[in-house]
Amino acid sequence: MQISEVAKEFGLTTDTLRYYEREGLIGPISKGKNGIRNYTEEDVKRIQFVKCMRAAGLEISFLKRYLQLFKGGDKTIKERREILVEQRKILKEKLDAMQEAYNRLNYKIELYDKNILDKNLM
Amino acid sequence: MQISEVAKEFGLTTDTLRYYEREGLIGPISKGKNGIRNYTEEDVKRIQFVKCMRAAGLEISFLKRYLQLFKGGDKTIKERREILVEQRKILKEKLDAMQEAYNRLNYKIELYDKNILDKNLM
DNA sequence: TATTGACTTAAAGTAAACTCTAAGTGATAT
DNA sequence: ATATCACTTAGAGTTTACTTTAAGTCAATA
Repeated sequence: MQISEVAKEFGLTTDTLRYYEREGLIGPISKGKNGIRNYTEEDVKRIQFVKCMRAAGLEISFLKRYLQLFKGGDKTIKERREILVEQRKILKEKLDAMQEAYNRLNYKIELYDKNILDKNLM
Repeated sequence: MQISEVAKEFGLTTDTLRYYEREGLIGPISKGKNGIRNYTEEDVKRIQFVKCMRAAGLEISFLKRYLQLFKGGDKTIKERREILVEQRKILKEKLDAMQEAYNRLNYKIELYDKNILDKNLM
């Protein structure tokens, strides 16, 4: 699979894909004799994972670390699990904060709908 | 209330509070003859709202716009409602993406716990 | 009285995550 | 054969949201 196809599939730019590779979140992607990247099914699955985690706000540095550990083999399993748990905790906290904001926005919109705006409460 | 007290109450720095004011998300905060800010209950409520929305990732530019509209009075009610609905939609999409990532992390951690790691699926 | 601590300003600096630019290669369509 | 298009690289530039710096005021305490 070529870079533009992968980019299209995931709604990323080719710049972003090369950037992720440069940063070590994915790949290195193997290249043909012309130097053009050829993405395997494996690579695509990884990108899907990265896309999902980035969409949730997980940091590049975490994804980079995770791939490094993965490449380190079985001896890194314990640490990999630990950082997953850590990221899950961070994500949970963000989720809760966002749920709170969502509820608040909902409530505010309801007030607008019912025309019961308190002028003192933006 | 002084800036440091407000900062402490919301876990923000005084720098951030002045920055928010400069950007027009809050205030302008009235100042004593010595030039020192004195935050009213009103101001504090606004900061609470801003804090909540920022924690959910809503952009500074939206919060700024919203305050501007609010200051514009009743004739801005329609537009205010519209941008709230728009932000709610954006927030909902992020929430869903985050929930998906959360579920995925959970599943992955389960696999680690059960020692059934597929070496091909980072 | 001197120094400590909280406050003030404008403006420069930083971090994260892209995004764009410039210069170039190589295959294909006219 | 020449132009177009997708690809390549290294490196510079951009955006968002702060954060720090430098220089200064003012009140209170040792």
